[in-house]
This record gives sequence, C-alpha cells and structure tokens, in this order.
Amino acid sequence: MVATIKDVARLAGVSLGTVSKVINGDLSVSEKRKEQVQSAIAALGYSPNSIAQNLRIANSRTISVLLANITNSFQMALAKGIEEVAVAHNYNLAIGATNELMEKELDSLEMFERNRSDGIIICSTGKTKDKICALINKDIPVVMVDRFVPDIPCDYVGDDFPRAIEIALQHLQELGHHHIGVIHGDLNTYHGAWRHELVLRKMRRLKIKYDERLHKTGAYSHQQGEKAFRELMSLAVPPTAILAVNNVLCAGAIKAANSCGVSIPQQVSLILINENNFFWDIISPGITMVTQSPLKIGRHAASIIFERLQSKDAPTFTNTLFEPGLIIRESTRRI
Amino acid sequence: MVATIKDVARLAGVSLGTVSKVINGDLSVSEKRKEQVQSAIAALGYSPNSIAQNLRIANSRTISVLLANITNSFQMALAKGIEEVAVAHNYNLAIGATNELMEKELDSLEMFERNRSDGIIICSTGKTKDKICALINKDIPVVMVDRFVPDIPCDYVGDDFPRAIEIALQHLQELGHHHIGVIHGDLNTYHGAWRHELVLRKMRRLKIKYDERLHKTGAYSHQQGEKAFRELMSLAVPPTAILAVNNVLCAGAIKAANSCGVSIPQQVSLILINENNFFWDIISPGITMVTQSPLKIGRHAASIIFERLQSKDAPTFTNTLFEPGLIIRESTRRI
DNA sequence: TTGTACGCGTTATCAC
DNA sequence: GTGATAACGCGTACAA
Repeated sequence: MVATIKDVARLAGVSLGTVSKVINGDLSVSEKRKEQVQSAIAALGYSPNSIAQNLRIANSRTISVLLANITNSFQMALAKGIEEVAVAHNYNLAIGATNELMEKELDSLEMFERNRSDGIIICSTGKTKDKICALINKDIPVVMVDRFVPDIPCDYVGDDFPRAIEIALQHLQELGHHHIGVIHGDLNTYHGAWRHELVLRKMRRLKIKYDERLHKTGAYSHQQGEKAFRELMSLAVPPTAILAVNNVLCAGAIKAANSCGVSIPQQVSLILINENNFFWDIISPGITMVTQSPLKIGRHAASIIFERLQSKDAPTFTNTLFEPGLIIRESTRRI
Repeated sequence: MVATIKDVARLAGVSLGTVSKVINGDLSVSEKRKEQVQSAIAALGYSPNSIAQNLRIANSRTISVLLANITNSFQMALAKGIEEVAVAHNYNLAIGATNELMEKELDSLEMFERNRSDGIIICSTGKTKDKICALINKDIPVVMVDRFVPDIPCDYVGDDFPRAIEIALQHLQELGHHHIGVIHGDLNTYHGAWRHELVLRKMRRLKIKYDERLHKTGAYSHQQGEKAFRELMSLAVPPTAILAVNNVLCAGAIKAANSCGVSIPQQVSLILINENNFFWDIISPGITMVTQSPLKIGRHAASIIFERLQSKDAPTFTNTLFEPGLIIRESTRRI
C-alpha cells in the first residue's frame, strides 16, 4: 500500500494538519517538527496524492489538448508549443486525437470535462459545436486552434489562412500561372469545406478562372495527395501549377510526381501551405511554401488559457492570426 | 457552479445512492426513478467528477508517457501507438517530454506519481534510474521503451538495435565499404553511450577497422548532423559511407551534403536507422534505411501496462525487441 | 428497491 | 505553533 498523509503524521508523531502545512510550505511550523515530518516523508517515500488535492482544491492542474492527428508534424508542433507553457506553469498535459472522427472528438471532450480539465485546446472536426459550447457555458476556458469553427464563443488562435491562400495564388499568378490546380482538404470536416470555399473566393478576386476539374478534395492523407496529383496531371489540359493546402497532401503529390516521372517545376509548379520545419529543407527540389506557425499558435493558445485561469472576470474573446510568410524555393517557376 | 451528484439527487427527488447507481449502470433501480434521474442529469448538464471518482476508486484511469522530444516523428509514432490502445481501454493519456534533461524527466515522473498514473511508459535519458526504480517499488506498472537502460526491473519494448546496427554495417560491407563514418547520438544520454559502444563492438566483430576520427557524437539535432557530416567529409581520407543512427541526425547530414555539393551516393553512401514513414519516401535520393517500429513499440508497451493492471500477480518482466528491416534505396552503392 | 452513513486523501478553519 | 474537524464529490456496504 502506498503511504498517505496519515502514515506520515503517525510516523512523525504530529497531527495531520501539520504535515499538510510542511508539504505546502506554510511558515507557521516549528523547525523541529518540520524536520520530523520531512524525515518521515523520506522514510515512507511519501508522495502527495494529487487526486485528493485536486478534489479538495477543485482544480486538476491539467490542460487538455485535442488534436486531429498525433503523427502529423504540424500538429506535433502545436502540441509542443502548448507543452512548453504547460510545464512552465507546472501543469499536466493530457492529449487526445480525433482522427477526424466526430465520435472520438465527443468522447475525448467528455473525458476532459469529467476530468475537470482546467483548460481545453481544440483542433476540431467542427462537428461538435454543441458540446464545445456546453463546455464554454460551464466556464471552462476553451481555445480553438488552427481550424476555425464559426459561432463558438471562445478564443481562436491560428494562421491567417485566407492571407496564406492569397499569398500562394499571387505568387503563382506573378509567375504567369493562371491554370492552377488545387489539392484541397477534406470537405467532410468543417474547416476543409471552409478553406475550399476560401480558395474559390480568392481565385475569383484574383480573376483566376474557375474550372471544377482543377479542384480535388479528399481526406488528409498522402494517398489522397497522390491520387489528386495523378488525376490533375492526366487532365486533357493539366494545370501548370498546383497548390497543396497541407503537408501530407503535398507529400503525396511529390511522391506521385516522382513515380510518374513528372518533373517539378519543369512540367508543373508546386506550392504548399505549411509549417517550414527542417524536413522541407532537405527535400529536392525545394518546395516553395507559404509558412504557418503551429509552434506559436500552441504557445499563444496555452497562454490564453492561463490568462483566463488567472483573471476570472468576463472574457472578451480574442482572435489571433499569425501572418504567413513566403519561402521561395525551386518548385515554382515562371511559365 | 458546476452541478454535483447532490444537485441531481435533489432535482430528481431521489437519494444520492440512487443517482450513483444509475450513473454506474447498476440494475437494481426502478425504471421510473432511472428516468427521473436521467432527465435531471440532462437538465443540469451534469457530468460526473472523475477526480472524486478516482479518489474513491483509487485509480486515475490515466496512463502517462514520458517522451524525449515531442516533435520528433519517431517519438510521436510511439505516442500514437500508445494512444490507440489507451483510448480502446477508455483511458486518459498524459504526456511529458524530457528534451534530454534529467531534471525535466524527474519533474515529470514525480508529477505522474502524484497523479497516481495507472501506468507509466518511459523513453528515458537514463539518468533517473533511482526514481524509476522507486516507482516500480510502489507497484506502478512501468514500461521502458526505445531506449534501453540496464538494471531496472521492468518490462522493456524496443527495436533490436544491435541487430539494426549489424544489418546496416553488413549492408555497407557487402557493398565494399570498409572506411565507414558514423554519426552517433548524444553520449550524455545513457542509451547514446550504449549505442555508441554497440557500434564499436559490431564493427570489431565485422572486422571493420576502428578509426576514432570517423566517429562523431553530439546532441540529437540536425545542426549536429550537419556538423558531423561536414567534419567527416573534410577528413584527409573521408569515409566512403556514413551511418546515421537517428532521423534528425540523418536529415542534418543530407542538408550538409546538399549545401556542400557532396553527392550521395556518388561521393559517399548514406544509411539511416529509423522508422520508415512516408517522409522518407519522397526524399531524393532515396535513403537506404534499417527500419524501426515505433508504432508497434507503443502499442505493445501500452498493452503490457493493461495486462499488468489486470492480473496483479507478480510480474515476470519481458523484453520485447522488434526485428529491424532493410529498405535499400539509392543512397548506398557499391564502391 | 431505496436511502443513510462512512471513507477515499487532502486542505482549511477553527479553537487551543 | 499545533491539532481536531469539516468539507471536497463520489461509491458502496448496510440497514430499512
């Protein structure tokens, strides 16, 4: 059996309250007793039970994060940012993943709620709006990250995706491309549909003519990226440039290009929207990309949680967008 | 204020125990009361407080994972494997990262202990042996993964790294290489030193002559990979082949090769020990690699935790090693 | 079948 | 400075 505070008190020959005090660094305890208690703690290998502490304190010292896909480097960077500030506050980090499944998202959120997470950071499928709002109504600090979902009264932190799309399209346009293929994300997720719509709108604004056949949608998988690339390049009039909205889709496209013998950028230009991690530095040809900032997003989202935790007055929700950058490499060229 | 079981009981006009029963699916409760309770729960938006449940049950339904580096894809594959089986058991997943710092490892482990984690999975720096043993002595199921640390009485799951080294060296040897450079890991971590030693031993067995200058060690960073590669290639007699023991070191080496204009495999062959994820499929030249199985490791480690949780009889510790594979790509060639 | 009372390990408020 | 004691939210014998 693992030692409790009672065991310590008994062994040290003091009262329960005294032990509690030395554990929590209360000054009002004599040097002598403090030593007694400390040696008893050492002797028993006593470790305070945070479950009991948390029950008493009504505070789990845990912030929970719901990711879409644990193994995606973008998402990992998000998690890393959150982890950094969580440990800085001596908080626990709980992690769940949706894999784009609404049911898993619901399960995780309910788990987080039952655990009385002090804060929840969500990269959502967009299909659990009711649940998320319910959490917010219970005064649990919630921050949505990366994927914007409308009509949820909470903080949002992400990249300026509209701007990112614009930068990507403008770059291609400046290089003379007007027949542009797009490998979109999953229309079954809210943000996938939203970004899809966004691309169409930006294209209209930039007066790039719309051709349905140039727009491929599907799951966020490299298989889908491969498939989309193949289909685009086997069109009667293939695009002269392709925009991939996410890293794994782009990776799939590159693989397809390699295996089909399509050379980038000679036959087709390729541009990607994603975090510029080290990985993309060693790929050849270098892929031109519009950069996102998952690490910053994670850090900022976590910071917001802790701010909310400190000041309990009515929050005014923030909407933080990080400015995308453009890194020009070899995969895009003038037509 | 968030609703408690008392509120539910009051609103439903039943006793506390009755509510508890319907929450936990106890059959001995009349249909009528059950409905009363359920509608009260719905009306209040009641969610059971797992902190209190856990205190009562003496069980946190949490398994905690200590990783080395959250953003490393190998490590996240590990985490993914663990997550899969954790959610299958309806368990929470807590995550911490050491960043190779013994202090952070200690902090995390203590946090896990205080949280009364049901099980702990550790990818250790190797410097907290005492703490880990203390946890084990308290009957907390502990599984060490990936990095082997001797003299800790617990289960271990990892790749057969000695075999992986052997496969890598033999492959190079068969291609006629005998002047082989090695980019080792961090000698300041236990397993880094262990693997370093392992390489030397295997080289001896394969009668590859030892030359100190061909062995570079340092942190697990791409910067270090770059530096090591550069140093190796500027030797008076540079190696004809290089073995990188980890993904980021290898990535650094590739970057250095690109920026120095060293062509792989024409000037030097390169082989890597790592998980074969999609990433390595789109790199050119394709990197020959000896494969590891982090996903399987994670799954198996988590399974062991749950086995230990079920049968409380004295465990006989297991040592599971996954067999490495060899994927020959373009980065290694006959000399 | 239903309700009462106790205890899980802590912290905090008291008197002393 | 110190030690009882109530309370945190819940599960569960036990009695009713």
